[in-house]
Amino acid sequence: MQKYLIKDLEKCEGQLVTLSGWASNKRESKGLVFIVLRDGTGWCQCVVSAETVNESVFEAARSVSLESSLTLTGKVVKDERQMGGFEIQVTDLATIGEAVDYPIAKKEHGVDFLMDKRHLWLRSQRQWAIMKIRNQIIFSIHEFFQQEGFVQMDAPLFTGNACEGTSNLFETDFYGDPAYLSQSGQLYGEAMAFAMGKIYTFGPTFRAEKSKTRRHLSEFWMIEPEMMFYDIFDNMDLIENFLRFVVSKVLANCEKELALIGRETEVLKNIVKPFPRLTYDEAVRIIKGEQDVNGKNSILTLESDLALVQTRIAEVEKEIAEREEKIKTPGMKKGEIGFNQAQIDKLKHELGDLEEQARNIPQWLNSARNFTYGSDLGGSDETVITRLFDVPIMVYNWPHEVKAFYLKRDPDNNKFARGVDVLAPEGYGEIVGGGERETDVQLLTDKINEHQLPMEAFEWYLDLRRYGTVPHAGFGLGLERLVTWLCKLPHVRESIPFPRMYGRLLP
RNA sequence: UCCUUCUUAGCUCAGCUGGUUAGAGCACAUGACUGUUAAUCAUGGGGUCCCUGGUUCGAGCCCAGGAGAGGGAGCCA
Repeated sequence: MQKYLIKDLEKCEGQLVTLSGWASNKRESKGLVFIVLRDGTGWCQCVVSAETVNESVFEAARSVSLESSLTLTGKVVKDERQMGGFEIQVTDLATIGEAVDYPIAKKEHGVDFLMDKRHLWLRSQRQWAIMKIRNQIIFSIHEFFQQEGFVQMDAPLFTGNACEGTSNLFETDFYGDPAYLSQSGQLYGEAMAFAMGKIYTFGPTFRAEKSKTRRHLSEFWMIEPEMMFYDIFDNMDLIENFLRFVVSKVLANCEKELALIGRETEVLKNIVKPFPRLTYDEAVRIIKGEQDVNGKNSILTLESDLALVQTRIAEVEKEIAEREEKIKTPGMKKGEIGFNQAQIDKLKHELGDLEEQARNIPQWLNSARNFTYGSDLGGSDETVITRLFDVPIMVYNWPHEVKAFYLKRDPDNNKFARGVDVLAPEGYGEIVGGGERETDVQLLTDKINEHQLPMEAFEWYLDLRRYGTVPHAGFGLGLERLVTWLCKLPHVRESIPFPRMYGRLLP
């Protein structure tokens, strides 16, 4: 018999089909077994009735354990109550591989446990949806650059030179010499762009930062376009068009997946609006609360956020106390106790998060109030400023001391470098860093010395300026940060199949 | 590197001021139930209370050191 996929069932109403997959859930009563089958393309409830199948098939259905693989045949019937709108009335069923004691249960788990079981966690609906969205984003990135005439290039992963200092590099042994895992393909991208005009790299990057925060990975995927004859403003135009393109494709093609993870799409639909472009000076004034945005003040907004958190803490504490009291009342049904217990667990988790926020926000307020002009924006500063906007913002013209050596000095004011950071809304912070590149050999040489980088490693890079230099610009986008924001995930670790981060090398 | 919260059954968590034999729900096993959506109900097997040392008549609880995890700062995409 011809094999079918769950995503195609709507075309098969009334037909007899054979499906293969895994049992993601099972419920049973006397003469009925409900198996929720997943096959990678979707989920579908399959009903096995003792009246319509023979005894051995019914016994096989009854003994199916969670995540056992199986093949079944049945009739496709419309049923509005089901996810996908259809169910299968099974006529035949056989187990392929039995799963004994599948560790991920049908309830909430802690992060550490789930990360240890990442290879199995990927099978769950939420993780599946995130990976589908990640796939769409990757595809759309290639689609955009290819249709804009960019040439994709692969930069080396072993490098002898550190482009932004050595402190965050993973050192490896390269035939007896030290080599570093790439932190950025940008310098090589520039060289390639002098040959091709417009290029983009798409590859892994490694940063040995001992960071344990919701936005850091030790291994992540970066997209780095580099364009000849572009200045910083052309660069910002491109970034804006690019992000708009990717977001619109995700909205158009991942409606189901976004709904599955509960991502409301209002903010994503805003992305058609122009992205505000702020200079560093303006951004600092906004962070310090000296300048309002659409009537919103950063400090006041943060203070009211803190007040909201504290109100919510009081509410949650009250509800927990009430439910705990309720459980104690005699004669309560076991099911009702269980329900209340589950609610209490959930509320306690929320309380933990809220208390964490209540600890963090005062620190952020402090950091925003006392922001010293001339320093880089910290993670909390980014959160503070992006909360005031409903679209990504671009901050450009940074004090040259805090930015990389290769950024071009602003010709109108040499205190500034022509770098640009794109900060995502909803508190997600930096997703893109880029800028116009320095073209002057002498200025570059000075900067390399200033950063105490080994000159001999950069001779080839200086050659790009010696032989026909032109204005050019580019940027780097962190794929996982984009996925995390578009899916509104609480942490980057869910945005990549197998995250590598401080303290996490398995599985 | 620093600050902060945490570690009790396979999982998620209770465990009061240090005091008898450490509990619940889920999962698992057996049984009941013909439409369930984390199904429900009954029964019952399951413990190195993270590790090491200390205080005490007595430690899951107190103290010291260590390990691991969550969140944040710095740094970054």
